[in-house]
Amino acid sequence: MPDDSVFLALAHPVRRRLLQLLAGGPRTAGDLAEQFDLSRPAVAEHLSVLRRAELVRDVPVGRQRRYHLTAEPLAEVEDWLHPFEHLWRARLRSLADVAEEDT
Amino acid sequence: MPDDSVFLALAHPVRRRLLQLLAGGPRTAGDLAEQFDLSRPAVAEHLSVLRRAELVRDVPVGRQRRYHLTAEPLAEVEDWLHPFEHLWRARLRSLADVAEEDT
DNA sequence: CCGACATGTCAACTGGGCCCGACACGTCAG
DNA sequence: CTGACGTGTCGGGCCCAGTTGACATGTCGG
Repeated sequence: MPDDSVFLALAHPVRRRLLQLLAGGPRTAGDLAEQFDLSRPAVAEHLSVLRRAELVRDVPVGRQRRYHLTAEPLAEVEDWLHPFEHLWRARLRSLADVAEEDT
Repeated sequence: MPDDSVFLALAHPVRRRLLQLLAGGPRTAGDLAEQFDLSRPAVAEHLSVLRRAELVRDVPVGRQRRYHLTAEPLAEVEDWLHPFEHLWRARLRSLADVAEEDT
């Protein structure tokens, strides 16, 4: 039973969007908050969840705070996902093969 | 904004475990419920979440109900994950390179 | 046809996630 | 030093997921 916090972090669309934004490079908290029509505290809380999952790292820069993406924990998701991969790939193939079959 | 329900389904350890169990082959509801120390309704609700995400399919067999895994929606998670993959792989490599750097 | 079984579903309670407004802390400009 | 700005955190309210025990539905055995 791995971390659970990573899967939990990915469960909310805002947090997934945050990760996508940070994939393009570091951003400040205010900059991130402006991307959503949410209050600053709300975004701060989402960032806190991401920080707990160690998916982001924050570095104080003057009176701003710069958030960096740390994608390593996502490897855990991929590891979990991997055993299933051949299942849906096999099924997608067989769907083409047995196109005459019913569901 | 893809389905959201898939990520939500994966957010709970019981549901992830259910998927792993079903990866080994179809199982009945009661059989699945016995794997956890949870009430039947609890497991049924988890199964309902999985069904909503179209990750499982249930087929009545006599007075039992057989659950099958349908892994296709997991492809959505992999698709979302893929753009990040090179990030953590690159970082794991560079961690070895800059081992003398601090965090 | 009747009782036992497998399962789904309902009502009610609880917990926690999500959101906001307000406040506190530290930093920069002058 | 003082005031403005960027951020984090706190307190409170709202709502939904999760849990449980009890009940309803449908199926098999005799």
